Amino acid sequence: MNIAEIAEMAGVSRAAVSRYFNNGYISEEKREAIRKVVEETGYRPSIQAQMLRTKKTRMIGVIVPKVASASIGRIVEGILSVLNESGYQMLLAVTQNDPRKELEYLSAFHGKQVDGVILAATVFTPEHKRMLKNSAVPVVVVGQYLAGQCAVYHDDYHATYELTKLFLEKGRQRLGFIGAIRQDQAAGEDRYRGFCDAVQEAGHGELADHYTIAEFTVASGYEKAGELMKKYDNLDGLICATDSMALGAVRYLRGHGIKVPEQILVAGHGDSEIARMTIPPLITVHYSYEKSGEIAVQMLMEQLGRGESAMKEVKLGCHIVDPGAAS
Amino acid sequence: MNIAEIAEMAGVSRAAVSRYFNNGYISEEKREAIRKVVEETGYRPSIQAQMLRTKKTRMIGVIVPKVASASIGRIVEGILSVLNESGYQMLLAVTQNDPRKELEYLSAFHGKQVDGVILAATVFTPEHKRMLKNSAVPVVVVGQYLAGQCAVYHDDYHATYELTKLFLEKGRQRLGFIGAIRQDQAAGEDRYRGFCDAVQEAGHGELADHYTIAEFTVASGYEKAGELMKKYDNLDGLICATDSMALGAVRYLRGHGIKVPEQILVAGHGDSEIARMTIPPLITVHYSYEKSGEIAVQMLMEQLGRGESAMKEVKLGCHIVDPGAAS
DNA sequence: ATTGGTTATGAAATCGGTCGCACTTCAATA
DNA sequence: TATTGAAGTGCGACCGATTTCATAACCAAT
Repeated sequence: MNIAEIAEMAGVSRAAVSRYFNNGYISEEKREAIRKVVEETGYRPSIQAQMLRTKKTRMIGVIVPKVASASIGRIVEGILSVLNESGYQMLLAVTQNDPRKELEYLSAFHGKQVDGVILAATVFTPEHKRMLKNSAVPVVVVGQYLAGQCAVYHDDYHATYELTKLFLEKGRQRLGFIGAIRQDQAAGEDRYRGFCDAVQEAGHGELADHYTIAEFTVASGYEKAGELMKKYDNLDGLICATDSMALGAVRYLRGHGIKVPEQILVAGHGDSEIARMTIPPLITVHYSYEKSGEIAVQMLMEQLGRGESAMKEVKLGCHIVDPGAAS
Repeated sequence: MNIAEIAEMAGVSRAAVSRYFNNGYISEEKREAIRKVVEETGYRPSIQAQMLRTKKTRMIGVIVPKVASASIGRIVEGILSVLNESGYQMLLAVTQNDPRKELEYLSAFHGKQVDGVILAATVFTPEHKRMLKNSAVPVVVVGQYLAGQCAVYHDDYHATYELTKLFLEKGRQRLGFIGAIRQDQAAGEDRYRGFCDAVQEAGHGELADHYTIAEFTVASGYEKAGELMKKYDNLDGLICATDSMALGAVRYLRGHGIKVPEQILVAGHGDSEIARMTIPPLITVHYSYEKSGEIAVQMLMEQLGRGESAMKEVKLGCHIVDPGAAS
């Protein structure tokens, strides 16, 4: 079934059939004749042929480090919800945190395979930036700020800053911090800086040293909490860069006879389901992950429509979730 | 940059350039000449044109109910890991548990947009089956058995059967069960049947009534545990169809002064990260989600290669994870 | 009567590849 | 020496749509 056969069956030209599907000029009679034939045959225009001819794929590429993760999963769902309203499809690539794969997919995608790209990376190398600069298709970065690029991200700095101030207000004076690698701009660098600045302002600059780096897992949080406790045994508050780390920390502390939150108050980031698993639930920071995915798509769509996007960056606010505050 | 320009620059025919990229006969000199031009220009064949001509898209469509879920996320990662080894791309569609969307995507995909489809549905309607029957492209169902279809799934029945027997062996005599909707073949029907048969064989058929249905959330598990406890107040064991439900149940029980696991032993299914969150960790069942994704792709690839697949169904075993067994 | 704008139409070019086919060359086999 | 066949080559058709263009019909305004 191709357009020529349909045209012949309906007694019109191929162009007329094309117009039928693309809202071109067409008389009522022909429209009806074509409609009938299309219905009978179940004909659908070949997407591949359309892509070739129009040079639009109606697909966007999404590159993420992993997908079996609460935060990224939610970003992807946000992306998809807006995307298929617009009749676009999503080509998903997972890099497993391998920067080489990231570049590989980026180049594959911007070789006109898709109309646009959404990139959720963690660490940006100069190579990344170069590639983004001369990309043939628009790219939106999600999850962190990147100079000169369209990006949607959260205000990680202020989130952790406020969280730390909250701890201080609650009278916790001896804070510790379990962070992510500093190359990770959002989860690593910004959150730690928020912590540092808050303790600094409160006149407790020395607390910035109560700091260690963990991976994004419960096990790593457990281990690093142990290391931190051995070094600084009189902590009364612990802020972690992610909920998983925080969970691991709680397990370590309780496993070693330390009362949480009475002796040590613990907080994470992410407002994930697991943050609500402890009793009482963790203090955490809520991120609008779905929203950031949705906005990323909107920015992309704007660029696909007109040449330029009105928004170049969108910074989303976070809010602290403190289950104890209700009581 | 198209193949004709490259051919001209290299002083060869278009066909030669095509052969260069597709390992056809080509002399060493021409190969070198083309290689040079390709390198200089950075030329890459148009994927759209290739698709149109060869009628192969090198994409497979994946339809899932949601993506921000531990189990499905892991299936998707399994799929992707095998997929891009084979140089295929993944088109991801999320249905949000809407059977209408499921059919919509199925029809969009099998309208030759992709070379194959992997479908992770929950509930199969007759409409689904009809659509699968006359699909233009091969489909592999993942997560549940479906007569006459290529499928990869877990042995849910025996998993819950064994789990229930374990509870009985541990001396738990008054069991309850929180299940999923029965239309969900794997998580709903099979797991409940495993429970029923196990208690039946143990001469406790009446326990099959200690049964209620919850949704796939912690909140629903919490609520339904409450309902169950009010109806049957002397339970000493509770088996839940998923870890989320089990977590909710634990929270309810502990929130009402019931000791877990001393008074009531609780188990879930899924071996998810959250199952390890409670102290002590939940009893749960390990599913090889990544593996099922990988196998689904392999089955698809076999069908894409030769016409038929050797494997028509693959049933994966599960094993019980009992953290208490170590002590 | 002429001009001009809008609607309607199909022939033909185009997008950028692959593939069937016919042809040549040259070494191996009978 | 004749025959085979594998390697190497390019022409031209083809995949299935969209889009330009030339043309025509129709109606209103000059």
